[in-house]
Amino acid sequence: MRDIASACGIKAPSLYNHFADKQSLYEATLVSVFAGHGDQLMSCLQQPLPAEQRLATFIETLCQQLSNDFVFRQLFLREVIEQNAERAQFLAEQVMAAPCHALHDVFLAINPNCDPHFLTTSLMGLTLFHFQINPLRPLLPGGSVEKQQLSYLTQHIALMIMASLNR
Amino acid sequence: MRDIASACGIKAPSLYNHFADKQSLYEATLVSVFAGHGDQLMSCLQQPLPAEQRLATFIETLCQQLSNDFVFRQLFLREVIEQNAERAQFLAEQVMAAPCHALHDVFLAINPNCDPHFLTTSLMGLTLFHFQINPLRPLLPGGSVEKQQLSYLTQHIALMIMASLNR
DNA sequence: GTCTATAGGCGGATAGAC
DNA sequence: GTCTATCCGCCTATAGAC
Repeated sequence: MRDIASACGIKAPSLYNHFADKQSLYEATLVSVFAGHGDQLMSCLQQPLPAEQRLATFIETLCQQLSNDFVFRQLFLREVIEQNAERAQFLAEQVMAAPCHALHDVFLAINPNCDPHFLTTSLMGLTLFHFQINPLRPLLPGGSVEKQQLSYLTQHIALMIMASLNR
Repeated sequence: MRDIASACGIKAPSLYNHFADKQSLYEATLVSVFAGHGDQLMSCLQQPLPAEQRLATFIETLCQQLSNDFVFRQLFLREVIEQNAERAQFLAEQVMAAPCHALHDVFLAINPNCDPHFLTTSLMGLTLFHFQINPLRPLLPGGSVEKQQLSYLTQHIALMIMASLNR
């Protein structure tokens, strides 16, 4: 709370004029960070383009978001680890449901026999993990600086999803 | 420290007769938990079987480990989030390097033109995430109890890796 | 090796002046 | 709305008896 206040140019007790307690401040941050990204992802899927192209821009946008926004990635993973029942339900129903449904429609448009739920969660896992371990990548066997690049990872994740989707 | 001591049937200060401080205890836990799983994964890859079969049993074993051992999964994800440089280097070089190299050999035996590093990190991301979000799955669109099952997830993750490997 | 007692520090939150 | 001063509880770690 002291660090946050300092970043705002005020003292810690002044924060309590804006938020009831630390939890409220955290939850407001969560909503604020996730809402913007969710809206942007939704708009990718609603453009008047072929399903394959909408999927491609969706994956590209998601990769850009997770690559560029450290806070978004860290908050997302933090919630995945903590497994707080109340916040999990809020995130699933109020934040993720809409983009997930839209993404399912795109998956089914490309291949009506696919498993959209599995593909969606796979895409989340792949993107989150690949960008999160980028700092560790050069230390791992076969890792290199090129394989940290946004363009490289975006392309290979997209190919992996497509390979699974068209199977 | 109090909780850990309590679980051992002693009081918190007594822990300091076994570990220098909290950090040492945590690192010893990390080594203990990861070593066992790493050894088991290595042995999967060293059996006298065709590469495809060794890969299949590796994926199956990894899925079992992450599904059954909550502590292993939580510790793994925690380290991925924290990004502590010193511990990351230790994990990459002392724990993950050997199984990764062995897994690379198997991937290359199946398809010499594949990207073993990308496939390896993809497999880590897929398995970690899929089992971690299992509690959340019924709340997500298209999620159901069947899609939480170890056998279902193992099979679909294996198919996804194979589809990408044989592309 | 384990205990009790306690030091020392940190972090969330409140009181009350301005 | 912001500040200073401060409370209170929790946590790691140590001292020293047994």
